[in-house]
Formats: sequence, C-alpha cells, structure tokens
Amino acid sequence: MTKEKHLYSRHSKFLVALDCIIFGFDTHELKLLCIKRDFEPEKGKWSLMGGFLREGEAIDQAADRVLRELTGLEDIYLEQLQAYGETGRDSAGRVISIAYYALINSVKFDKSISDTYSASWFSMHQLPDLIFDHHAMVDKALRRLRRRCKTQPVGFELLPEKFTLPQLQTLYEKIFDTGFDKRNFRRKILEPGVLVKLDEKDMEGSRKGAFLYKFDKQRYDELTNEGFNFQI
Amino acid sequence: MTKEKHLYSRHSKFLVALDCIIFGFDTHELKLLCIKRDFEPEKGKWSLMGGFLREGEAIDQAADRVLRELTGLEDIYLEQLQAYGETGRDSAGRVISIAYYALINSVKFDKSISDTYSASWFSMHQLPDLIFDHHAMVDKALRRLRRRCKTQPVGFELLPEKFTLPQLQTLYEKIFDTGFDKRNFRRKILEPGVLVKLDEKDMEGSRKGAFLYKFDKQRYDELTNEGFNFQI
DNA sequence: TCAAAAGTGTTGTTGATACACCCATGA
DNA sequence: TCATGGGTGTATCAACAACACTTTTGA
Repeated sequence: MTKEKHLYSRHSKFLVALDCIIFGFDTHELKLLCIKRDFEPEKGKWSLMGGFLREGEAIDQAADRVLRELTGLEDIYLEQLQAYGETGRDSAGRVISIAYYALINSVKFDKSISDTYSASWFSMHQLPDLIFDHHAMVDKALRRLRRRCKTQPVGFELLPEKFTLPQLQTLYEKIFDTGFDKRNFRRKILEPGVLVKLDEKDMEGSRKGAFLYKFDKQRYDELTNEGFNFQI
Repeated sequence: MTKEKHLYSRHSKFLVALDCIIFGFDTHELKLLCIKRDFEPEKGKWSLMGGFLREGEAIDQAADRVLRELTGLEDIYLEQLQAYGETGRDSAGRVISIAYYALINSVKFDKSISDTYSASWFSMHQLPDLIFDHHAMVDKALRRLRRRCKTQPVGFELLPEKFTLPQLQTLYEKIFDTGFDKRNFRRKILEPGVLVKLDEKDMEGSRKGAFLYKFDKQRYDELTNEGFNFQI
C-alpha cells in the first residue's frame, strides 16, 4: 500500500487533461492552431490540441509534451491560463482541464506532424466552432496574451529571430486588433535599447527594404535586474 | 460501464485539491487566514485552507465549499488563481491543487467555526512557514489582488458595507505596501461617482469623525456597460 | 486650548498622442 | 520616373505627482 493510498484514499480521483491554445503569426494575421478530433466524443469537430496528464508527469511538462506532439517544437513559450472544471464541460465524462497558451513562430513548425492530426491554422477573426468550453479558453488566452505583450517582451516569440520593425508593429496591431502610430511605436519599442539593429535588410516586404532587428535577451535581463520594466 | 469509462478509461486519474488564499483586513493590516493542519502529512504545521474535489462538484463550487467550511460565510469574492501540479508538491502523494483567493471582511467571519480548524490571521509581513508550495500560491495571490484592485472595485470586499475614505485609503496602502497622497487618492476614487457619501460619520477613528461611504454597485454596473473602466 | 485626524485646490512635470514629409529601391 | 513602403522629430494635451493649510472634535 502506498503512502498516498494510506493518507488520501477516501477521496475521489479525476481525469486531468491539458488543452493548448496555440497562437501563431504569419506576417499578416494572428492565428490559432486547431485540430480536427479523430476520436470520440465530438469526433470530426474542431478542437484545441489536448491530452491527458500521465502518472509522474508535472502539469507543465504534460502541456509541453502535448504541444510537442502536435508541432514537433521544443523550447516554446508556454504559460498556464487556468483550470476548467465545470461538471458538464466534457460530454464524455468528468474531466478537469488545465489550459495553457503557447506562442510559436508558425514558419518553424513541422507541417507533416500536424497533418497527422488534421491541424490547421485559423485567423482569430474566423475561428471555427470549437467543442466544449474551448472558446472560453481562447478568449481568456487572447486577453492574457494582450496583457503579457504590454509588459513583457513575449511578442518576439511569434516572430523569427530576425525581424523588421514594420513586422513587429503589424504583429502588435494584430494582437491588439487596432492600429498604432508608426513613429510613436518605434520610439517606444526602441527606447529601452533591447532591440539591436543589424546591418542587414529584409527586402521581401518592400522596394526600399527594412532593417532587421534582434531581441537582445541578455541586455533585457540586465535591465530587468536593475528594475527596468518593459512597456509598450 | 459508464460512457466515461468507455471513452477515456485508459488514462490515469488524480486527486484534485482546492487551496484557498483568504485575505482579510482589520483596519490596520492586510492579513492571511491560515490553519494548523490536524491531519497527516505535515500535521501541526501551518497551511492554507484546503480540501479535495468531490464527484459531481464543479471546481468553483468546491472552492466555495472549502471556504464556507472554514469561515461560515456565503457570497464571498472568490477567484481562481491557477493549478499547481508539480509531481512532488504534496509530500504524501500526487495531488493536483487548484488555488483560489478570497476576500473577506474579517469582522464578519465566524470565529467559532474557524477555531475548530485552529485558524488564525497573520499579517502579510509576518507569515508563518507554510507547507508545500503554499508560499508560492500566496505570492501569486497577492500579485493578482494588486492587479485586480487597480482595475476592478474589489477592495470594497475587504471592508464593511459602510466605510470611510481614510479606511479605504489605508486598505489600498496595505495592499500595495506603499503610501498614497491623500488628496490625489480621494480625487481618483471619488471621480467616477461610484461611491455615495452617507449622512453619517464614523467617530471611532478620530475626534472629528469621518464621513461614511457606500459602494454603489448598480451605478458601477451602469457605467461599466457604458464602457467605463474603474481605475485607481 | 490643544492634539489628532479629516477634509480641500492648484501647479509643475511627465508621458501620451497627433501629425507630414523625405528616402531608397525595383519595376 | 514613379509607386511603394521605410524611416524620422516636434508640438500639444492630458494624466499624474507634489504640495500646506483649515476644520472639527474630545480630552
């Protein structure tokens, strides 16, 4: 008999699931990665990527595993939103679900893996119907993402390592679903000095070309230790 | 055989606990309600009030029940923080814990009930050692409380229905662990017009006496519908 | 009459917003 | 040469912070 059984055995146990709200950005749109469920219940309907917690696995690890199973990606920004535990939330039985949101650079991710799950990207403005309480999770994730983007340099997670300021501005505009003044945006984002301008231009987006920048994580950490707070 | 067993039976089940971070305010201090555990493991140590999720119970309901068991209070402000699920977090076995924080007016609560749990209030500056990851939960709860207080009128939950502006200011100062300018504070808090001044004074705190105010929830809801956002 | 807390407006500073033109390039 | 998106500085306005004296009352 295990210690656990001895002490807590009179209490009920529950299935614990992880659901991932996966955001991506492809130069013009903020997108959400959804999968077509290939198992019951709700087989064939659109859903967030999810999975069940396993013995001996921390919940953060489990979310990471679920994300990796779908995208093939490691070292992804992943943050817990909250637990969802209404009794009727899963039509097939009692499941406590812990929602996480992830930010991925959609260029990187492994299309072949996601094909096996019938995954596809949807614009945040044209989401499909999602099962259970997944819409509520997505709403909450978007609000959280906006809050994080205001005070932490997480937007960069959605872009390639090298990016242009117009790209970055477009990203922020899509996340906040609004427009920003170009000069004010550049001033604010450059002012703390955590973006380093490279001697390279991206010539894709325009004739003139736009300088590439890189996020200087080391510099950011230094400043943060000195009490600096990122703000956009 | 239930539908649940049929569909999800190959997955593991887990104990799910609820832990409540209970904040109170007693005119001079922001306080935390802790209990001395009367069961193993960690019997005799200080802990947050907690309990296990039951079959057929939504997690929010369960948190509410746990809170009521300790305080005897209904209709308490209660908000989920997040789930904690490290594998070794509970020394007696694998338990997923969902943390909630509550705001109660510490005058109201039923001392006799809490005595049966050996509960007591601790100043946020002199917290006892707490078991497991409860300190991390408290830290997170305090940060969340500060954020909520900045943009939602939740501070009033910690005060009696009628309160004075000096009391309210002290509350905010204790929550944010800082001092505010009296005139600026009064201007900001009164400006939106969601506090109604009563024709009564509280004579406890001073010779002169301070006017009592009441939070006008109906007015607040009206303004909120018109797009108003509370800000302090 | 005095000690102790309540109550009240104005000014300076700082951060946010609005705004228009020149530049570099490929077609 | 022209169409397209990239890059730059200043002036105005609003929000925030700093600040000191009068009032009321009970002891």
